[in-house]
Amino acid sequence: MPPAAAVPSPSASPCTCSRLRRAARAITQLYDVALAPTGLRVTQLSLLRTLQRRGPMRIGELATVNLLDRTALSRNLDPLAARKLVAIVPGRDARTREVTLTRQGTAALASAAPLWDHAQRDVTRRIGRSRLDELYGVLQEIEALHPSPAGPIA
Amino acid sequence: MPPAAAVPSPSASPCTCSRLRRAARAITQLYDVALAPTGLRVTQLSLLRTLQRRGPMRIGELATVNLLDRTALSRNLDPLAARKLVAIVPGRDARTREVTLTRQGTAALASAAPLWDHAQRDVTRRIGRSRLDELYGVLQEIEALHPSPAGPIA
DNA sequence: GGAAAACAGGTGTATATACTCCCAATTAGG
DNA sequence: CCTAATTGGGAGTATATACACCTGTTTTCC
Repeated sequence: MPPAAAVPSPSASPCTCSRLRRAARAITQLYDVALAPTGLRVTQLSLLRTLQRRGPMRIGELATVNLLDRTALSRNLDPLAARKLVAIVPGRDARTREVTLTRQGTAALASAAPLWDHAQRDVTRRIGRSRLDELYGVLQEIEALHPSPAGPIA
Repeated sequence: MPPAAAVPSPSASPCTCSRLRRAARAITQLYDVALAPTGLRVTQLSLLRTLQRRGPMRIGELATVNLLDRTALSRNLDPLAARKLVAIVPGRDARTREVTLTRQGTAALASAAPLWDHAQRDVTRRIGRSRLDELYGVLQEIEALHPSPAGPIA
């Protein structure tokens, strides 16, 4: 055999963005595997949780809170609406539509909670609480790099 | 003033994965805006760079190096192949296909380089070199969480 | 040397994400 | 009040990402 069919190591790219994306891919796998029994992805769980924490919201509002493009969010809701985990009803302003967590959505959250918790604990154990806290700080600064109209929140 | 129709702030989710994804979305925007004149996305630039650094590679190899699913990578190559920035030719082993950077690909890299550099400098300036270096350390550990067969590289 | 295992890739499908363009409803200005 | 600007959202399109399943090729191993 020639010197090495060795496992190619991820070449350290100097690009902050690529590194972040790579790490995001990796950790998404971990959470999605953990959540698989619920049929929820971590992205979906995240949306349901926002609704639980903050109550019914308009589409655009939910998008802003999650730093997601409005149209992207709209599409992310499709599978959740299809499974009736959220309901989308017209708001008082005839332009708007309100997203609400349904009873099934709440139930799905409840059943996903321990699985999420397990994954989160696993990550915390393996990375370490303090390093994670540092990480969160930097990530928040990075979010502020988003060229969105929202800008820094006074 | 009533409490606030204020700009909804991104609610701090306790989920490491969601936070990483959010930050990745935000910073991706920054790089993609910077690279827009070249018609390259940061994801595409990243692939071209890997090819430049490491030379022609098989599909699966390029996927592994980038911690990307093989089929995802395969599809990511489509727009690059369509623009003839990469060429995909059969390898010696009749099962394999080799991806190579074309002359146009090299040219595209050259024209994107200063734009990427500007974005990267901007990020470095705003976040700070030392914090970025810390970040890279944690991100690397997070990559190791990937439930891939590659596992830790001895 | 032939059959089973291992390997490299592709296709179908589903979700995630963002941009551009478009429409309807509301609000601002006069 | 009426028009123009603003706002909320949808549809079309393109890329990014992964899984399950399938096909063809090479290796292994007897």
